[in-house]
Amino acid sequence: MQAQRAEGTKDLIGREMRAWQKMQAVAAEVFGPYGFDAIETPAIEQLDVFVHGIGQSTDVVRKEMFRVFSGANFERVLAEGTDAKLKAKQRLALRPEGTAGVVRAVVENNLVPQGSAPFKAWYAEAMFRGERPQKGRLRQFHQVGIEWLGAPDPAADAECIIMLMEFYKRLGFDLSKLRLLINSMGDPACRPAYREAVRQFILDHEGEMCDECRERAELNPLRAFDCKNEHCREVMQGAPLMRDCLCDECAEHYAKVKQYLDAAGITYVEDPTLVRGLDYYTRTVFEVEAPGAGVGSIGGGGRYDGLVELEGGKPTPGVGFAVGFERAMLALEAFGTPISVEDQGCVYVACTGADLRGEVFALANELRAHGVRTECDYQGKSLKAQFKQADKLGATHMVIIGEDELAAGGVKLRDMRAHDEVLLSRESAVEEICARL
RNA sequence: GUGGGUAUAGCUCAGUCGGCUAGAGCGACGGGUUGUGGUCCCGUAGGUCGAGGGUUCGAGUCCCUUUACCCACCCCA
Repeated sequence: MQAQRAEGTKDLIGREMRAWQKMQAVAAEVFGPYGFDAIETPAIEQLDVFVHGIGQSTDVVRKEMFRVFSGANFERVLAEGTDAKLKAKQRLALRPEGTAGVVRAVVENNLVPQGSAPFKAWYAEAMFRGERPQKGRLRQFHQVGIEWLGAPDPAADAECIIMLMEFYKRLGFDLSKLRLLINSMGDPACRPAYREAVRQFILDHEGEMCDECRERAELNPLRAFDCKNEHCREVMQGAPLMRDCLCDECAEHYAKVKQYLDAAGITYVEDPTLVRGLDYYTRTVFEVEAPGAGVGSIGGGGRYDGLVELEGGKPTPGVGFAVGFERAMLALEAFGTPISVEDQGCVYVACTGADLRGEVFALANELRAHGVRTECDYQGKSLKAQFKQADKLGATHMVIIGEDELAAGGVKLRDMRAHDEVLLSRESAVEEICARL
């Protein structure tokens, strides 16, 4: 049986790896000016970090999280079943999203002490969810995201969205082809009452809704807005909207966010039914869709003012977003503007016979010491074959070492695009080549 | 977790009603007078037909099992 990768995982090779690296480079360039530094948190956390942070009732926690056990603890769980008493540090999970882990790090390292400036960080990491893979959906996928802790100002919400759209633009998106949806989900002052109102609404229309929505009424009533069942959608059209139930503070916050977005010239669509599937969101939520690309949303985020407390820290506001790497790439391709990952050229050093192999070895090493990407033959190919290989490797220049050249005291340099050849003295060859690249 | 589809050369795929030595295009490699790439011409290599079992004189083709991948639902990035 041939070894095979785990279901829903992918190797990042060649162009795909370069695309991922490019996305990280763009992230550093776009988020840097806003004062964001890169951060990396562990891929495994204590299970409770996600359960408390993301929410017990969310699908992500209920059925999509990969649990992690040491071999010994796994044996215990197999033997004793769910009765196995594991300590908190023995109950681990692979991160299904980035926010909870960063917030945990912020709490644990006290990165937002009282009176300090906000903490700002961006990450580019693999996430893990145990779903059935399909287009734009992997079990291990990658996200670039930011987290901004300690900034209650609605300007922070707006700047997050501005950064997000700038990020898409720098990745090569035509922003007019994207749809930015925003909404406010209220806060602990107004959401519970709203949630209750929606719950009551669903119960009042119980007979007309699908089984799932009836379950949602108790578990997570707001999710009923996401139901794909056409009849449920119709019924939900009559449901109360958060926008009409916001408390004064939330209403003002939301209005300010929109004001800032307008001032920055950001195009957005208000979607009063936009409900993000993670419980920690408060007030502003947003999502970016790539209509027609067939990959759903390619990014989203929002404010999570209660999350730091849920992770055991002092009350600290937070806001952030995440962009899916694989989906963003699929969307760029669907729009006919794939991310540009230009191949890097190289210099190919060839020789006319095996007796000159040592000369190639020496020159190649010298060029590499000067930082020049240098290739040569390792298979004993003919000169003609070396030319063909150089072409495939994308060599912009070729150095030919042969009897004739050595007799004339040097090596030949060929510009592969211009088809020009010049004789260089061996002593000045490296310097000359560097100068001509 | 539920449903549908696919699996034949490195890649994309043909392969009829079960029947000769399983094909094509692209790619790879080599050559096109002894030292020069991309185009062109010629040639060469490469296949446990996903795996296991069954029916049959005979299976890439039919049946069963299994694995993987793709797509959709759910949910999400």
